[in-house]
Amino acid sequence: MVSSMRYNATMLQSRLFTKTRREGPKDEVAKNAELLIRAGYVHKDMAGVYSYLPLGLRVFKNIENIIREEMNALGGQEVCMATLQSPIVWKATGRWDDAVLDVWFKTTLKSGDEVGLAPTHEEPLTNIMKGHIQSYKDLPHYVYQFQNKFRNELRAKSGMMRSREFVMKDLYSFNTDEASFREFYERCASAYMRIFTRVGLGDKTYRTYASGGSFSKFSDEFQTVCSTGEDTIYIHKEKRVGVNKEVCTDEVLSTLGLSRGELEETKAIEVGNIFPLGTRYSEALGLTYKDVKGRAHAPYTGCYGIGLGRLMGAIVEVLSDSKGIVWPKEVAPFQAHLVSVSGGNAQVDGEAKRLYELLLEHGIETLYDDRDVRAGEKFADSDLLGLPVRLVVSEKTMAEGGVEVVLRATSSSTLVPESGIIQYLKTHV
RNA sequence: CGGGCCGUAGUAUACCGGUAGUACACAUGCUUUGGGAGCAUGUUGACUGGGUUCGAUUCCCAGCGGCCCGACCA
Repeated sequence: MVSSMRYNATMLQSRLFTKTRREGPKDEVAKNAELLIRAGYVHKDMAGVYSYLPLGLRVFKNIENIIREEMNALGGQEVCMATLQSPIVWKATGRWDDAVLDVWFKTTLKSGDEVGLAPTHEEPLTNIMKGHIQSYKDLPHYVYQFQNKFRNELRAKSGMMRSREFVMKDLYSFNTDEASFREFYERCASAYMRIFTRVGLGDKTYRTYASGGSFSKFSDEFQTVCSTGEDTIYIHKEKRVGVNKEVCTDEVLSTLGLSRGELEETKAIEVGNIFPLGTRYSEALGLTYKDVKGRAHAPYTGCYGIGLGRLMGAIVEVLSDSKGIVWPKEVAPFQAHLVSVSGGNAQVDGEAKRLYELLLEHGIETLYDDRDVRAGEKFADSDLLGLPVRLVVSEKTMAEGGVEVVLRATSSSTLVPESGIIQYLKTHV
């Protein structure tokens, strides 16, 4: 990946088409949207609709790849389903009706026939699987995708947190029976925690018991503690579990072996949600398999979602500080921000360029601020962009025989000799 | 969907019933160069449609758009 990115213009800040803004957008209160827009990661097209710009896309792809690795490790097979939806399969499950599923965007073909924009994909995938699952020997299967979802929310809000168009990773599981479904469900829950840990939210994210909506008794949400979150949950810090306020009854608590006294109320962001679906969709759409005796059964299914934009927003919401964004290493658009403070001194620029080449040779993804602007502006932009490590080259650092290494998360600063810089980055960052 | 607030330059804002001001950005020049520099010059603006008025960016109405609270939320 690095070699193909090597000559990408987005790595030279002077060539990056996005600019940072000193001030946040008018009317935008949510910190995630304010910082992501100010720093040029995303562009807001309309309420609840965001486009990803070069830096934002790199973050997005990093998050996507983390999720993809974890889904593949579960045995997931990636697909990409259509967003345009025929009403037929949705009518079969009763979900074409706006009274049942009220977030539909619907339109018509030139012929006059109705189509919808997919708000989720249980129906079309179950329909696809009918052509590929006939026997118990064909199970289990775990199929996932990263695909746009369209939801006609009454009110888009909180920046990236509730939008009308967003990419979701949605996985659907097909098992022969409830026991094997359960086993997978738990493995997936563990994978989700690994994902949230890798994106930097592990400490604050709790597997949370929640309502199952219309089709199952319960579901598990993954809630990231955050004062600006929409949900209210009760968490048990030692046990690392939570209960959504919506379902927090005495009965539920005793089932879970929790008591009110040991729980703490907090606001949180729902960064993921996994659902047992039972045989609801397989039955409605006629997906069956034959057991060893030739009898037909509907597979046990589940669905497992993570909204990527919301996750990106949650990372910003939770980890940023007063100066800007603080990206965890695995999701940062670049590992290093090389800043030359040359004031027009060609020697300094030459040194910075050499260091840039050195970093690239060692596979360290670097954004090089080669712009001819003053130090203060570069530092302010660097703080705002939030790359994990900043490398400063200036007359001062050259006189002292090294490179200044500043960690964004802690502001700690160290002068490291250039000969040791690669080693330092590999061990400290 | 109920309620509230708000639409002025690329961005953020001010004033005003009578030629719309400031900051940043942008352009040119000079100075400056480790925390969003200084001086000079220049470019750029009233969401749309009605109404009231001699005159509306300002007041009124409607539409459109944005944010917030609530409701809603596989």
